[in-house]
Amino acid sequence: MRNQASENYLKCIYAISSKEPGSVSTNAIADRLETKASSVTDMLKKLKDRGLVSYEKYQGAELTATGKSIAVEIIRKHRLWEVFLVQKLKFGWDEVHEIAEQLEHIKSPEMVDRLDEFLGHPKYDPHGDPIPDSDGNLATDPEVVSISQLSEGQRAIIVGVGDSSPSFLQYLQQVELTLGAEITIENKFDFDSSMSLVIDGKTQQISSQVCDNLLVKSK
Amino acid sequence: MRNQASENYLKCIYAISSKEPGSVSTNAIADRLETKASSVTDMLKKLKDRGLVSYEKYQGAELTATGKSIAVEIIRKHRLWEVFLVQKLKFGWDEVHEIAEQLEHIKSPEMVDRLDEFLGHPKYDPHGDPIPDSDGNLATDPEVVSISQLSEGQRAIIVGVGDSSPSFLQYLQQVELTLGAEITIENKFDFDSSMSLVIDGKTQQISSQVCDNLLVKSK
DNA sequence: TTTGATATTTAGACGTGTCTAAATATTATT
DNA sequence: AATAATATTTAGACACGTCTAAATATCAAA
Repeated sequence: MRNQASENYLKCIYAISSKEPGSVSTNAIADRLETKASSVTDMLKKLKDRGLVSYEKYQGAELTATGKSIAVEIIRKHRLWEVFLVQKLKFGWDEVHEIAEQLEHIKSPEMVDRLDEFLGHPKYDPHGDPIPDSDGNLATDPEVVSISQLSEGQRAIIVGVGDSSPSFLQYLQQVELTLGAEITIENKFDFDSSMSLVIDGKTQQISSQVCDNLLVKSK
Repeated sequence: MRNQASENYLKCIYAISSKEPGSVSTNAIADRLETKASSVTDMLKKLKDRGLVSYEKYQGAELTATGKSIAVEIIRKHRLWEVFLVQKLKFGWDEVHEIAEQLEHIKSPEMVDRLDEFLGHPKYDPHGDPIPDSDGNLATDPEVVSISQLSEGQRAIIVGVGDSSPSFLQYLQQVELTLGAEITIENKFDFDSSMSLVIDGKTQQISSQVCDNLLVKSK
C-alpha cells in the first residue's frame, strides 16, 4: 500500500536520518510532521507490517531498503516538479514547495521519466538539492559549492541556496540573482569577506552571508 | 471541504447531467463511479450539507452554482494537464487519462493559470473536448467539426476525436494522424463516404467511420 | 539506585468514505 | 389498483489516519 500518508512518513524518516544517522525517534517524526506522537506510533506499526521500516517498541524506526527506495522516489518527484514549476511555469523559488508537496504523490513512473527528459535531466532542484536519478542514485555533488569558496576570475552558474527562507529568496529575486544565471567573481574583500561579482554584464556587491548561502556549480 | 472524493462526485454529476439534463439518479452516479448506490446516497447527503448539490430523497441530485463551478474547475485542470502530457511529455492520447485523473486534484489556482499560459491557452484537449477558461466559460465551439463535414480542398488541424477508445487512438497513432497535424481534403467518395486527405505531403485514405470521429478545426 | 522528567505506547474515540444486507419507496406491468 | 420489479435508503460494520487521556517505559540527576 502506498497512500500519501505513508509516503510522507517515509520521506520524513529519510530526511531525519540523513541528517543524523541511526534510528529515528517517534517524537522527531511527530515534530517534523506536525502530528502527535501517538499517531506516529500507529503509523510505524503499519509501515512495519508493510515491510517499509524496521521498528521495535521504544527503539525508534529505520527505513528498510524498500522503504528507502520509495522515499527516494518521492524526493525525486518532488524536486523534478520544483524544477518544472520554477523553470517552466516561472514561479519563484519560495513559492513552489507546497505545490510540489502535492505533485510528488502523483503515481506514474513513466511520467516521471518523461518529465525528467523534458526538463533536460536536471541534477539539482531550485534550492540546490540534488535530484536522484531513476535508479535512486543521488549525485552527492562535489561540484556544488557556495560562492565563498570561489576565487577571483572564476565563473559559475547559480544552482541553489543554502538558506531557503522566504526572506532570502525574496532578496535574491530582487537583486536578480536567479536560478541558472551565470556569474563571474570579480573581487574578494578580506576585511568583511564580501565579494563583487559580474552578472549579466553588471557588477554587484554581495555580503559574506549571501556568499555562504548562494550555491553554484563552478565551470 | 474539497477532498478528492467530493470532487470526483461533482465531476461525475456534471458529466451525466450535461448529457441528459435534469436531476441525476443515484444509480447513474454509482455506475459511472463504479461504486455502490448506498455509498452514493451517503455522499450526496454530505454534498448537500456543504451546499454543493441539491438533493431530496429518491429524487436524485443536481449541482448548485457552487458545485457546478467546482466541477468545471476540475474539468479545466484535467484537460489542461492532458494537453501538457501529450504536447510536452509526448504521451499518446490514450495514455493520459489516468494520470490527468490524479493531476486534476492538485490545488493551486495560480499554478493552473500559469500552466494554461505555458501551454498557450489551448482551447481543446487532446480528445477534442473544450477547455473551460479561468472564469469557467467553455467555448461551445462551432469551429470544431468532424472531417466528414469538410469539403474538398479545405484545410484543417486535427484537434481531437469523437471516439476515444484505445483501439481507435492506437489506429490513429499508427497512421500518424496526430494531434495538431495539418490536413487537406483531397477527395470525398460518395459510394462509401470515405475520403482521401493529404498529410505531411503524403496522401492517405480513411474510412467514413474514421472521418466521423476525427475532429478538426477548419481554417 | 531511587526518583523525577521525558518519551513512547495503549486504549478508546472520531470523521471520512466505503461496504453488505435489510428495509422501504418508486415504477412498471398486468 | 394490486403486484412484481427496480431503485433508493437505512442500519450497522469496517479500514484508514488521526486524536486525547491514561498507562508504561526509558533516561537523567541526585
